[in-house]
Amino acid sequence: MDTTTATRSIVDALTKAIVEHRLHPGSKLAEQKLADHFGVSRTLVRQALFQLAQKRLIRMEPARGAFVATPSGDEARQVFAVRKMLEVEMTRNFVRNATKTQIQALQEHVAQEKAAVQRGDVAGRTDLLGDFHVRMAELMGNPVLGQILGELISRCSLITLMYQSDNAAEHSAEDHAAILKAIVAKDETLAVQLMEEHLSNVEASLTLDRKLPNSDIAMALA
Amino acid sequence: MDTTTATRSIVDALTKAIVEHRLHPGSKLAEQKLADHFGVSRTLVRQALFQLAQKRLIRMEPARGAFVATPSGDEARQVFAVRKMLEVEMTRNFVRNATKTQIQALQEHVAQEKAAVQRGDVAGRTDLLGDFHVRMAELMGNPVLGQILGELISRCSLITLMYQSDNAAEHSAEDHAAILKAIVAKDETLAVQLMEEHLSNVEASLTLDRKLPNSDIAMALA
DNA sequence: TCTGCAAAAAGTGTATACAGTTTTTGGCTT
DNA sequence: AAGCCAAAAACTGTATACACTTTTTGCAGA
Repeated sequence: MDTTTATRSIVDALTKAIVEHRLHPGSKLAEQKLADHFGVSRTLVRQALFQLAQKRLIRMEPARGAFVATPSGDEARQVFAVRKMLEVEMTRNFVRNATKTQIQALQEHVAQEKAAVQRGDVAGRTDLLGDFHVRMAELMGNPVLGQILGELISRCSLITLMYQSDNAAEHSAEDHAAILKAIVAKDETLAVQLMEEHLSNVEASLTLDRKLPNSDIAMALA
Repeated sequence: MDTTTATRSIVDALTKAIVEHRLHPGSKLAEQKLADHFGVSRTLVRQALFQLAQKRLIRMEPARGAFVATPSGDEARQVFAVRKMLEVEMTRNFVRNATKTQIQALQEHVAQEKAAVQRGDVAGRTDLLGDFHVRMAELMGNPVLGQILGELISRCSLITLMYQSDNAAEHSAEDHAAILKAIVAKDETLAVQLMEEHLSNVEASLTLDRKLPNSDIAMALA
């Protein structure tokens, strides 16, 4: 197996566990325990941990180990500020250049969101709500933008997932639908405005400064 | 020495060598040679290489090793597109919120740029021209933005450094001065427009599709 | 001389060993 | 019973060993 694949699957599994909040912010990630769980040596686990640290999903303290990141309120606001910069312009370009096929793809995505919200599928809903933004970036034919946005969004999810209520999620889905409607109408100004408001809404729905109990690695990854 | 420090210094040394173009795109980075050069084991070198791969400064091919990245023209255009999105908004915010001290800091920076260009200091000039953008991001009190921009810029430099002529460099310094002037005058529209044009200029000055000879690791890092 | 192939050399991918640090444990003192 | 210190356990950080893959080398045949 090539080196990337083994490490990659560990990164993906841990990313998923963190983003889906099965591993709580602050939890210790002991290398040997992870190695045992994945059936590999610490070497590969360490590689994965370093990559996660670079993506800011975990933090590593010298000689003390790796912990799931606990982004501060300040950091969250900074991340949202950057997202606004990127997504406002992305929306603008999208209105100008999107093809019918691309718009249709987004419409299907929003329909899926609605379905997930209505059937109370929390995990799927959260995935889809974040993916909406990544999907737009990808449709624009700019993978560089897509990757950066993807990382910002998973970084955000450490916070939003913690505090986003069902109401907020439902509201997000509606926001997405409204944005899409403006895009279909080729109303650039409105689409951009709605996107900015949407991100502000999400940010505003965050209430920081809570504590959560630690989780058990084996249970979270099972 | 804590783990970060050793690996970090290798990452920094290699980043500098790549960005300053002492290691040419496509060059092989053999682990043992690097380990010998830095006086550490392959373990630490590999950690550093993985981090550089994530920053897209190198690419790693399974079982074949690490090579200095050779970003395509497409990728370059995508990176510039993202930079525009970020830096246009950054400039707007800067005009609105910058303090006198912050503006003064930028003015000093531009003065340094001019000095470097005039005395023909290629390495220093290149450093400063890229730093102008990172500096603005940092002054805005948004380290998240600063880090993302920093990575995009070093990624760009793999290309710009290859093709940016002396004329283009001089032109960049002038662009920076003009942008700053508009900021001082609190002319938001003009500042934003100049920043966008500046980035377009840099992008337009690129002529892709060249080949360069490989370099020797020991010489490049000496 | 050029091509093809096999052996050797070099290099990557993963596991393990070991030194040094941090955390836990358990008993001793107050 | 609570607090503190020392020994033990657990864990991280780095080096090394070894299997497997790729590249190079060198020779045989055309």
